[in-house]
Amino acid sequence: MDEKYFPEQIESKWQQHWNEAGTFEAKSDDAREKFYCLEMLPYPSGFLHMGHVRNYSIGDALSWFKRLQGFNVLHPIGWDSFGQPAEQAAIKRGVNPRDWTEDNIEHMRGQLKRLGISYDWSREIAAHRPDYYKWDQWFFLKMLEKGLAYKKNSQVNWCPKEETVLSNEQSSGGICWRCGTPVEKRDLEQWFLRITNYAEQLVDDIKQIEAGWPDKVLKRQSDWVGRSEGAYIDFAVKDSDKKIRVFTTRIDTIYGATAVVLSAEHPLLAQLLEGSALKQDIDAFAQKLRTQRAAGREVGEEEKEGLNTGVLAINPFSGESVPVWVANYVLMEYGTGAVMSVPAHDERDFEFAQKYSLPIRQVIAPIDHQHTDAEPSPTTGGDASAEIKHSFIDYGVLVNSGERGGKLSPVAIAEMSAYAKEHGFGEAAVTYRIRDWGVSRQRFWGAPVPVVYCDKDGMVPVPYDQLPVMLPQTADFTGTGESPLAGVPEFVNTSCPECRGPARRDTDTMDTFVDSSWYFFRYCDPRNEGMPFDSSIASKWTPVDQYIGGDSHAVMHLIYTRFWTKFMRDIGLVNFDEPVKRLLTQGMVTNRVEGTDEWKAMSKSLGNGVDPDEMIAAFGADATRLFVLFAAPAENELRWSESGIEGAVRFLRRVYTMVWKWQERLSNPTQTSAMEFSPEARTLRRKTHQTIAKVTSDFAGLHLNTSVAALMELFNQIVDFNADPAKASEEDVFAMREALESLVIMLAPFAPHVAEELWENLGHAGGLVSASPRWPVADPELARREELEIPIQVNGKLRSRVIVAPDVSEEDLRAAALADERVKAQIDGHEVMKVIVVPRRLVNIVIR
RNA sequence: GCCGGAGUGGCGAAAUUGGUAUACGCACCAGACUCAAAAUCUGGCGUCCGUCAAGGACAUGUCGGUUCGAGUCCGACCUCCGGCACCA
Repeated sequence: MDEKYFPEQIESKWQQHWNEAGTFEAKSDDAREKFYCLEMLPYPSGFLHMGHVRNYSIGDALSWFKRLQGFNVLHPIGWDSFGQPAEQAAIKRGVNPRDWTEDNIEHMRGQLKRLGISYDWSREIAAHRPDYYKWDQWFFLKMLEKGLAYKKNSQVNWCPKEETVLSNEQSSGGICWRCGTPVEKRDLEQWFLRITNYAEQLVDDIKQIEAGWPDKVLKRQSDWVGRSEGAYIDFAVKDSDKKIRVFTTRIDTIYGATAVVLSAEHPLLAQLLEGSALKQDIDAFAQKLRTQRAAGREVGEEEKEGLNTGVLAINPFSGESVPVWVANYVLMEYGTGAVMSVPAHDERDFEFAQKYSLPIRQVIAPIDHQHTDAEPSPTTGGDASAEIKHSFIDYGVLVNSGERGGKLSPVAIAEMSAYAKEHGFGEAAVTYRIRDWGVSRQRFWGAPVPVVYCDKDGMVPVPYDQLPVMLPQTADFTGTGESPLAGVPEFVNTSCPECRGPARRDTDTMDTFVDSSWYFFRYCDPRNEGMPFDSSIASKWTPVDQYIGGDSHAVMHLIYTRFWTKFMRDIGLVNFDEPVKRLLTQGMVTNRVEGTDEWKAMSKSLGNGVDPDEMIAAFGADATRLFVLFAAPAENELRWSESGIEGAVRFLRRVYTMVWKWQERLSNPTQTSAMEFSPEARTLRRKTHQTIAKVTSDFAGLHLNTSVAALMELFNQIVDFNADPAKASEEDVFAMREALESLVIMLAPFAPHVAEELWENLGHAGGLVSASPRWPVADPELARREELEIPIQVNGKLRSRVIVAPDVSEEDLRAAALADERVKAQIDGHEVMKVIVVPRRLVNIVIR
């Protein structure tokens, strides 16, 4: 090859080699230990962006590392190819979503290959192809069979821009996850999956993965599930046989309840108001609240508003009658849609009570009296309420609570829940914030819901042997809220599997997050025609050892796939609870927005995007990847820098030239029996082994940036070695070969093409990937053996240094320090109080 | 508002987990090569005092504490960034 580093030549040569040799194809019958490295599969938008490059570079580095260590690595890729952008393209530009998607995949596959990511392309999958979505439908039917899929009419999140329903996860924060449009509420009949059945496991099993997942993701998962312990309590409606069930976590405050408050959507409301003079007012009020919510008004920012219904409810503990109100701050979706209002001990109730002059009665006293002074707490009785500024929400001692006075909150909670159960007006209960997953989408580009509706037999699941329910070639892409499939008569009109009579298909498609909930199991057995995957094959690869992707999916995809895995476990497809052992959430790639000092995520609209193809053309795939991995820790934001990438090329070029200079001498090794290394050669060998140790351990925590820094340090040492290949001794050649070969192997995860080339230049045929381990192993003796320069401090101030052997004992080190002339001068005339010896670190002498 | 995370050179960042703070890279400065520039190579690069030097003082958001010793541990505060946001 060339004396100079020409990335494009080297890269195309090795990409072709890998392709032809099938270097990265994984075999499941391999006896070696497996390693499943997975990156979140891309949506085929048409173009790779730097976020993809970063994601795949991280995964590829780890895959190479494991491969070179002798693992049987599965590193697959596929396409999350159902979803909105394809349909938007169809609406706006009249292209067929299928053609658009296939073209994009074609182009992006080329980009990924030019990046040289070591994928097993033989396992490539795409969600929009019938051989894949057939299994989405299969899973749907399984869920239907197990009672986990159901249809109901409810208020759902609606994205007015994309004209479709969104799940709660996809509309977190009140905006559409894809386009950022504020969501509205709509009443629709929808398919739901009972993720709530798994709520408890989704929280409990966090302990199985907490060692391998970032804390912030686990926290968000746990917050999203929102487990909360409390009790249901029934308040009987006065002069009626009706009961209002409330949920509370603070049953110990129930003697302070001064109202019961219902959500505007509460089903009991209409019945309670039957014949009431206030019915019209209340109806209008409830209607107003519903309208506000439908408009996507931010809950929580509004002032509390309510109306007294005139109905009274009876506190089952105190027997007291309290008014029933309707208010905007009570959510139908959580708990029972009704609360007991305890203004003295709940901030929201307090705010509400102040506005409507409801009595505020203290029933919990702080235990700590100093705390009482610092924080004004509610005083007893209604008359003092004007002075109360805050509710007291902590646990404390019960007061004004009948015979329960004097008990501590936690004790009272347990006793009172038991009491309620005993007397049949309540029980301890756990509620969850998470809602069932709405999966119907009023869109074309997704997997059709495999059910039909027959006038005679009602809703009938499509039999398994009739799957897949094929998506038609095309439809009328109007972009309105109507499902496009409804306008395709050949699709809609079918026959009932039960009675053969005429029937209509469900015209909604499934959420694309269904596709991505189980895709990495399909990679294990991607061409299976009888099952989503063969359990015995999948069990050889799964669970995923390392998953890498953005934290934008911390709630959505990651909670769905955990749910899906638990379901697959329950139907016997997998035999574990958690699909992913370790998760890395990479940071964003940002660039300066032109004309400002702001660094923002690269985007077309801001004009600060960087095209990976241009970078590859200008600097090579290796340098692009090396820079991306070196510039910042993987979890951090990565600020794009063109001069940074130039630095990466510079480094690769220097390594390339160095190998070129030495390759002739190094590729013809001669053996010498007894080596006598020069001090310079010893220094180089020490650095080589220290670097091996450092890089190997850095990989365990995916500290790729410091690995690269270590490789640069090793290279700098090689430069400092400054030997002439023509005149070098056998020892020097040995040290140099050891250093350069180690460097080249360790460079492979970061810059695989040039590493392969240099490995070849060093006289090795057949490429770096082999069935046996190739990653260098550090000699612990060599990595450690060095003379140590130990600082000597007197009273914490650096006074001298002493050079000692690496295995010097603590006593000898102490003696050497005290014998040092400059130290002697310092301690002369003072009493030595203490000598602190930190082996291999320092000596500190404390004098008076 | 609540819950997390983070503050280290001009910049991205290191620091073996309490032991020589600023590794590695970028930018910058100087020198070599060149008619010149680029590229490349060599050296320098926290701040201040010191003629170069030797050396010294101060530096990890602020203020205190523990310790022979603190970027790291503890307390209070400030700032920034994320997440959730009436969840009863």
